[in-house]
Amino acid sequence: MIRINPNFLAYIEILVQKHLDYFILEEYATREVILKQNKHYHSLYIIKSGITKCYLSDENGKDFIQEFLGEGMEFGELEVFSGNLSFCNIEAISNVKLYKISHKNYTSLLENDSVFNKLVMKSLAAKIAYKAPRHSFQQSYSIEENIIKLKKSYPNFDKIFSKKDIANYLGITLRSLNRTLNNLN
Amino acid sequence: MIRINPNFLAYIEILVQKHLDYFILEEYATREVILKQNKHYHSLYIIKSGITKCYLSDENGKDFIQEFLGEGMEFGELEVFSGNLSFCNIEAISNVKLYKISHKNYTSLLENDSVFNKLVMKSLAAKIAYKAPRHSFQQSYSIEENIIKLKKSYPNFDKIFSKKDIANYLGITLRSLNRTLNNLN
DNA sequence: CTTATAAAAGGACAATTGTCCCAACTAAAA
DNA sequence: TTTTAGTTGGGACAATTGTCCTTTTATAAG
Repeated sequence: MIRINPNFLAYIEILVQKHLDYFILEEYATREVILKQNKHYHSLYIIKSGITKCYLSDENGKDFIQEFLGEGMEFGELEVFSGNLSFCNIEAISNVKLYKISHKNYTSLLENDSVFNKLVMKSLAAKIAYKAPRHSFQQSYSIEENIIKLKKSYPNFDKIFSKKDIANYLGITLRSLNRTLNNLN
Repeated sequence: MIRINPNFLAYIEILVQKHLDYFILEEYATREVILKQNKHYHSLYIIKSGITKCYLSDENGKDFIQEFLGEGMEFGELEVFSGNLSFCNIEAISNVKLYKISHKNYTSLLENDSVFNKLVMKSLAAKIAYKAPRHSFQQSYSIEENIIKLKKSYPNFDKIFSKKDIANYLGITLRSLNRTLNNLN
């Protein structure tokens, strides 16, 4: 549910020392929006600490949460490769510390630091490998089965996240979430 | 619906000439299974021509189709980065020609050919950027809206694919697909 | 030509999930 | 303190989707 990548963060911390002018440490408070959908950015972020949610908003105002991102997760990097606009919103759901790096410097690291290059490949591959089974399971199983699965990996998920966020993560309505949680007691 | 990556294929064709011992051209007939879920492989593939489906099977025998893959799409590459078992099945749904390359030679190209490296990055990023909105839309909208959307990008999708495949792509039952197609006439 | 087997289509009913409400509670703002 | 907005919880009903079954047609195999 909360994605992390400690190996990547560890290497970023090394790079921060090595390239003092590449990274800027920023801090955001709960509920602050860090990236907006359909905008053009020139930097991307790596999470040092805290949790964000990555979600897509549609024209009807519905949000769908892709991932909760924790330490070592990067976001905004896809736009470096695609050249397109950002396709999701990123919002802090706790106090968050981030390393910010420009597309330019990121590209330079990719080209000149093979360790970094490999770690980024891994992080992209991991995002795909995570999304595929999740999509499959969410689509094929009932709400009840999905919640049972959530509970197994995050026994107290309903304490960390708001009900609305959990519903948006599962792609269901708040009403359905409540009903199912009731049936499970 | 059918993912393609002509740029990648074009460069692969160049590499095929350059590294004569790296790539093996293989051919598969409709319905042949090329990769199986949860197995350990030492090679991966790039599609030269034809279409495959990439799907996850669950313990109840349900299949969920992740993507239909056309020319220039690679599969089996995630295992190079993760070191894990394959997590989906790949099956030909037309006659298919593939370039097969070992993990070892693939890694060597990644390390020594920066053009190739960049193209692989792009292909990984594109997979993520495709999956995210699809998951979001499928989860948040009705079957009817999903089928209308399909029809827009693939007006004759019901001629190319079997009804069962379309249902498995949308994560719905065959019955629901038929019913909705009827209502739409 | 027969016989399996798979694909397509849809009826009838049950289960799941969403929509539209209203009410209680909390926390922050005036 | 009062007010406002956000979060939680759930009743009642409607709409959507799935399950189970049967029939027909097409396709491949013997």
